[in-house]
Amino acid sequence: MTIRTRMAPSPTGEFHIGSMRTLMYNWALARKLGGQFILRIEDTDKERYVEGAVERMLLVIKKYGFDWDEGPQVGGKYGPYVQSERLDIYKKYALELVEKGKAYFCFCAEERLEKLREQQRKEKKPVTKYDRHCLDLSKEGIEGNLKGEKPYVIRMKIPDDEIVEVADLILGKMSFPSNDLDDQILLKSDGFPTYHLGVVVDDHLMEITHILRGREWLASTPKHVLLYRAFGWKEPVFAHLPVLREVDSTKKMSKRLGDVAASDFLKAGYLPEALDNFIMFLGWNPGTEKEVYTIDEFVKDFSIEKIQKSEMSAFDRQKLSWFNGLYIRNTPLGRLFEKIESWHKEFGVKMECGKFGKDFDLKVLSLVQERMKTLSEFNDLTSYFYNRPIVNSEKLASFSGDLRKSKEIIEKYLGVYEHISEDAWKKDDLDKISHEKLLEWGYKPKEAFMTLRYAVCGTEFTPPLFDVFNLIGKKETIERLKSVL
RNA sequence: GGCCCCAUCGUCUAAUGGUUAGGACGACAGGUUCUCAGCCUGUUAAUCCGGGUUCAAGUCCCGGUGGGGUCACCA
Repeated sequence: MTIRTRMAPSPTGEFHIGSMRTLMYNWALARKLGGQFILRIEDTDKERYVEGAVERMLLVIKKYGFDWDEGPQVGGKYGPYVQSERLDIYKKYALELVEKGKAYFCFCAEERLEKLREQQRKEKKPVTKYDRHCLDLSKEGIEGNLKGEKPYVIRMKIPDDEIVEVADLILGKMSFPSNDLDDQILLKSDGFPTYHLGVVVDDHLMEITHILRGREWLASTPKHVLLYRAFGWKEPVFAHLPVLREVDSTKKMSKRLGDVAASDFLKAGYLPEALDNFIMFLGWNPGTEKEVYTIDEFVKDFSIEKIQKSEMSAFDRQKLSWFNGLYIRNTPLGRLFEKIESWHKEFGVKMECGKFGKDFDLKVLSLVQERMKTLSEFNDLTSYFYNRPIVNSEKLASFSGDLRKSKEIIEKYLGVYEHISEDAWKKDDLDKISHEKLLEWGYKPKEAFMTLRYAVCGTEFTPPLFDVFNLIGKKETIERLKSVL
């Protein structure tokens, strides 16, 4: 038997970074075991449908480096892979269950159900459940209602007094009393299936063998198990993954605390490789001290046994930032520059570089590479290489203590630098002579060099000073120093 | 509230019943004789509580406590 896994997102918004983690695990399991990974779109909620969400979802999944063997755009023999195109299938199976006495028509209006729940809550009932008002309708009654085109749903008939055993690969065996389960609606009055019917039918029809999904689905797993049994189908293997949480919160990740959509992180300038490396550890680890992983290495080392049992996994943005810096530093200069260029192009941000040629840009990048945490920082970190900075005299004075002294420092160095030949305008030479003069004039290294740095760059944070001077060139360096005076 | 699940440094986590409870991020300190970043070195800091079982418990059992998930014609 070959392994078949799937990811089944809903186009109700942007694809969440946590969903990407879940997708990654499903994908990796299929890749590792030589099976297939299927992508299925669960668009059964017409109310919450977001225009264009499917296309954006597929795109971002690809950008993170994943593909699918069957699903939208690639097809497959179990299609269609979009639930809204499979409505007749769900209806057929729902009716089959009615036929078998495992489900029933319900004509209750939503207002009645709402009242019922309210009443049950008031009575402090342990669970709110449908009261099976329509369970024993006569055949004639049902037919009359259907003929009169009264809206209906099809409900699952949960068996009484049963203990439903659920085997989870991560959590082990669990049992749920069936009496706590509601007679779940399977087919909605608009003819669409609910999630519960949709997944079970499709996972069966598409021959899914392993279901790795978020922990929030654990509580509805007994319903799914019951459905498999009602149909007489073989159950897949379940594994419920930790959900993602903010570091400072015990609650699920939320937009209010930062980015949550997979695409947001790309936009913020994170590399897919770094993101993948980061999210693979959200609920899994190899049990060794290795933590820098390529996707291929992950596929090799991934196993369900190593997935954590804990409920939640914290999304540590600081660690993500560290990973990203690491990947940026490890990317060869030329490739990194390409990535920076395509990031700017993709997100419509103008690059300030380019006017002095590609060689110059690469030299600039080599100086700031290890300072970059995200691709989006490139402009900010390098603007003074391309444009004259704005120099604030109060700030300029701050490094030596007073403005006159700062100007004196600049004048003196200007006098020295003007006499250095273009040939000798090299990092080491500049460094040597600048230090010699420092001793001669009796300045502290910090006051002199910070003054020069700020005068030329307009910022106090730069790569080593003489690397910068060397790259900017004699003429421009001197002109900048003069203009400050 | 019912049901179900979980519990190790601030964070992510490792540890066939036997280790000085390990690593990484963060923070802090020192070094790299100009800043920032990077790099190197070091420091900090954890088994929720209470009972058992055992020669031996982070690990097994029971009970608390805490946290979470879920109880829709949403997924």
